[in-house]
Amino acid sequence: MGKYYVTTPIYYPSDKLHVGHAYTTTAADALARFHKLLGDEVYFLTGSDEHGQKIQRIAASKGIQPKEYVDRIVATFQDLWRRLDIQYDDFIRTTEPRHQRAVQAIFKRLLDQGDIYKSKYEGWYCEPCEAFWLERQLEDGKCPDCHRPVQWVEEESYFLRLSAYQDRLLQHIQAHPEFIQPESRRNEMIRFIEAGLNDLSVSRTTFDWGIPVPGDEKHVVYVWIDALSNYITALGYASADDHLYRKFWPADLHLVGKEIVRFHTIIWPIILMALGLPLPKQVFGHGWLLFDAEKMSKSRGNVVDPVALIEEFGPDPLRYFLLREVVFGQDGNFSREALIHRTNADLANDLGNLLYRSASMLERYRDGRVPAPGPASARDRELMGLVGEVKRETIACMERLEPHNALASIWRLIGRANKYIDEEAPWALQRQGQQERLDTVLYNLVEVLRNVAILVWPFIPRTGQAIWQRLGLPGEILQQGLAAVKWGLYPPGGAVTRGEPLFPRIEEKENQEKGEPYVTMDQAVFEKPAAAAGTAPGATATVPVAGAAPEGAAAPSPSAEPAPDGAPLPQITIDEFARLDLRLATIEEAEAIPKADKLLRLQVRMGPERRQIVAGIARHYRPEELVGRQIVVVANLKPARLRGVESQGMLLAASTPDGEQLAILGPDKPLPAGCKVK
RNA sequence: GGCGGCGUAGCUCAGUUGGUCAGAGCAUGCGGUUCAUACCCGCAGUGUCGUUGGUUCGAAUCCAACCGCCGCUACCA
Repeated sequence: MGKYYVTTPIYYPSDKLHVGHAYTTTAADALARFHKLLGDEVYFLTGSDEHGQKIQRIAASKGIQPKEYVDRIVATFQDLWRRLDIQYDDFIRTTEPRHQRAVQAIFKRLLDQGDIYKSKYEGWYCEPCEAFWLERQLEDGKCPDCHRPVQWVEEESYFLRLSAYQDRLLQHIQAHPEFIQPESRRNEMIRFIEAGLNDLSVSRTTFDWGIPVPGDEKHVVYVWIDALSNYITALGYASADDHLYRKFWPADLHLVGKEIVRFHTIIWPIILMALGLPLPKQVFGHGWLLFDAEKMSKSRGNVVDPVALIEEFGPDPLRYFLLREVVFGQDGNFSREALIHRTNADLANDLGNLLYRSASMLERYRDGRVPAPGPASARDRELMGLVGEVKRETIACMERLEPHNALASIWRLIGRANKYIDEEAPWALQRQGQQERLDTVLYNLVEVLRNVAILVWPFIPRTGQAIWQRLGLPGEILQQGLAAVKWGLYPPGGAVTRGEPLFPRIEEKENQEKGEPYVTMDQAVFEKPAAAAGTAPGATATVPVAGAAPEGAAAPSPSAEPAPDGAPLPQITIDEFARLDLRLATIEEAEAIPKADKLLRLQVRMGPERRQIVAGIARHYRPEELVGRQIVVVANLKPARLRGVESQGMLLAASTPDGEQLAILGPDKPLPAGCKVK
């Protein structure tokens, strides 16, 4: 019996939440509830990360204040959690004064002690290449890539000294194998750190929807310190009342999606080390839910709305599916068919029907009154023993963060009880007048169900409580605790009511669709970190920790680091623009390049000339759909070899900062290939 | 390209340190039962354990190569 502090990421209110968010939060809720049953003092935190340029932009586009916008969206978050029966202890919003004050205190302290320093994001910048270079990397003072002139760029930013803590962090990770889980994520992080950490830009001047940097209000605190620190600011760290902090920190578990493991196992621990605070005991990166693209979306908005699912199926079928179907830590598939199948097979047939048939016999044979049991047979004792065994297994599984296995174990007991009915055949006992044996069997069934109700409650609380009430038991399961999972506690004489089936069977569709390509849902947290991680450009000899600005407002580290998409560039003259030879071209052939997941080889016609161009658009276009299209090509770009394939020019395309969406540019009506673009 | 991992019944996957390890669930087929939501219970499978070579008395389990897939990273004109 101890304390248990579990957190989810704080979600970004740029849009409604999808099933992926519900997955994380449901798992955290199940863990929190389970530890409550264990008798731990539990604190379960979730919340919202509400600052950043993206929010500012969305609000502006709607003509409202950012705060007004996030208030609206966050209300939908909280509504979803209510519908899912998420029992959190606190919901932290980064726009709350309690959080802002604490973040400023944290920032100031790190600044005062030198872990944060003000510097410039500066370097030699090659516009065409959108790349930063170190002095020594330049060739003849020019871009080593394209040999064009570079320019000196600088912008002010605050930096956190990740580099200073790299060794300590590595030692901690190596000394605590449980710190990062699953194992594969841990290994990835170790390798990442070993490659070397760059100091991290932790402020922005390019937008102002954020917490001002104390003493330098041109800057706002960027997402890293703003969002990650919620795990302690919510507990009152650095405030007048920090009793929760003292009681619950360090966290027992930060539950996160695998795409943000890096931020939670590198940046966050280093912030804590710099503050002299203990590190969380464990960061667990669970897998993603993959969606059937075809079923779920017509175009790209493949969002599965959890509210709609809950309205259709109820919270418990969704919770059960999420926790049972997917191996925690690995990716899993979500589909409507699978959800329906799980609900029918496990919930309706096995569990729901067990209650229904048991209650039915009690009503029929004993007027709904639970009789006192007679002497136990060998089979009875086996059933009793299984309760204890399943209880032990369930506890062990939950300690290992394997809710899917915990549920599988509980269902062993349910299955055994169904079989027990068959073996004992109460209807035969009734016919034969074996009343004492019938009493015993009926009592045993009730007793299994009572134990199951408790065991199942952390996962599907509404169902657990419903069974409890059907069995005529008073009070709340929460008050029972796992101590009540023990044979023989049902008081004979109780009144059981059959009622309606717990889970009506859902019509399964005849036409089962084959496995269409699945699309990964981005479990956006902290301003789309998944995309950030994927696109973080590393300078030649450096490895940025999280250099990419998820929302396109990056201030990279002081050394060489390419500019991310969306960063404002210095002005140029019309003459400089005129140096670009942009041409219209017609795609005549297109094919994938082997072993290059993003590259396509295009043969394009530009007037009399035909060229080969390599383009990084394979994730967005199929070769066959490109043939015949007209595109814009930078015709005077120095040729380069990509994956050994020569590219004689560059195709123009627009893409979102996260790289998830990309569109090729072309003329809005056909023109002869080779036309000049200006 | 670098690093890491994975490829086991139709599907999803278990298989510690090599010797009942060839398994579970789902799906399928057959049988039973009637308390029950066409439910529940029983039985039956099928598998060259990715491929090819090694080590060994013996390998799904160790080694090598190859094929395919995935993750991180890089690249992404």
